[in-house]
Amino acid sequence: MDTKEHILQTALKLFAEHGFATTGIQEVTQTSGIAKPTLYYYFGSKEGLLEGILEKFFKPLLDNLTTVSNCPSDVPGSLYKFAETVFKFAAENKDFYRMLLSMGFDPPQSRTYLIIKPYLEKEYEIFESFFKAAQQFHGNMKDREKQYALSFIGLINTYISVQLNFDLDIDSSFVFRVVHQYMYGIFS
Amino acid sequence: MDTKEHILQTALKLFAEHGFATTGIQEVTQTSGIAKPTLYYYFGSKEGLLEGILEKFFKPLLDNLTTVSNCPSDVPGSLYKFAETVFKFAAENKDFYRMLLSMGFDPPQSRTYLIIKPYLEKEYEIFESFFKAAQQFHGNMKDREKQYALSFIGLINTYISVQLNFDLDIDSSFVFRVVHQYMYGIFS
DNA sequence: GACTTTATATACCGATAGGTATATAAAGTC
DNA sequence: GACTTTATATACCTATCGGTATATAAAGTC
Repeated sequence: MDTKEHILQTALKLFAEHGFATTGIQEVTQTSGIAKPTLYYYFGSKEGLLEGILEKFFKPLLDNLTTVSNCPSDVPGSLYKFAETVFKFAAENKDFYRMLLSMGFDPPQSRTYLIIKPYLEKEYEIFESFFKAAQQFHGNMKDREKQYALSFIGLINTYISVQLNFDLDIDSSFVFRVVHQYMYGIFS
Repeated sequence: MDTKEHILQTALKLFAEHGFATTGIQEVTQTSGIAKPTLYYYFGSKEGLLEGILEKFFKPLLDNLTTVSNCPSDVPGSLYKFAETVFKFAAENKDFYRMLLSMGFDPPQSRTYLIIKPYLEKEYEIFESFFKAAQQFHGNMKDREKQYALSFIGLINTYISVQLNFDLDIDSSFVFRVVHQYMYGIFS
């Protein structure tokens, strides 16, 4: 049994269920069945534990999104793949995504937000670059890459939030509808 | 000087800046320049303080949204008024809206989420009823009132979140663009 | 003027927060 | 086999948490 990994998974579950701030280190160690210094041996601090979680989960998602982003000539296809990637990731890592959504709306000055900020910015950059590159193939997007990147991430996270809270699952037709709504609005 | 109101405002500011869980009652009373039992005299508990804040700020917003919702024959006009109402409210109550956004993504089982949940549900219902009523005037919406209500609120909150964090201000053309994007997508 | 209600302060409570000093057992290294 | 590194446990630290018992001063009520 990999103790470090076990602690990390236990902590993630508790953070997702009760929130980072309201989950004590004591609760993590007790639930993990280990002693407190063991946790501090591996992660150094409560924030170090959070960084360990982010490093493990967020990096792979960013890598996948980067891969998808390299085809700006096909906007509809790429958006569909983006959405599919994130929906799938969220479904496979529910605890992590729940924690992520929660922290993504923490006060901008809070310690927790400062820790996830670089990851969120990287995610945003991937989408912004994509929409910027897409403009050379899609004339009528008018320098609105910032607006489109933000609202696309926002729309996806809105739907994921609902899915997580009501334990729905997604199929490909759902992903299609979301992307379709994003591209063509509600009147089509 | 209204002591109760003064405590409430101070607490709201601290909750918005540092988060509810990470703001201590001690910090609230110290910043307010009052003693702890005074706070407990007015609000009973930390959660009571939160309820006081919600009661004061969220109710008026819901009232305004209800008023706007009574014209389902004019979808574009109504959506514009909805968006304008929420954007304006957020701009006038930045601390409250920051706190609201943050708590709206707290873990669904957490104490804080359970406290704001009824308010968020009421807000959602207003939009859902609107889209449902709008269908008798707007044929091609296909029983998707849930989807539309969710994504409309989500889109607006996405933009508000950015505005709050980067201290942008909104003008009517911005509101128009957001609603336009929602109705007709990004390709128009 | 006696009595009640409203509002505020001093001083304290047990529980828990995040974190550590110290010891030690096991495992790898020479 | 001596030595170092890795990994874990006991017991403890100080600070702060949310909350309260008690006292009292002012203001309204009769």
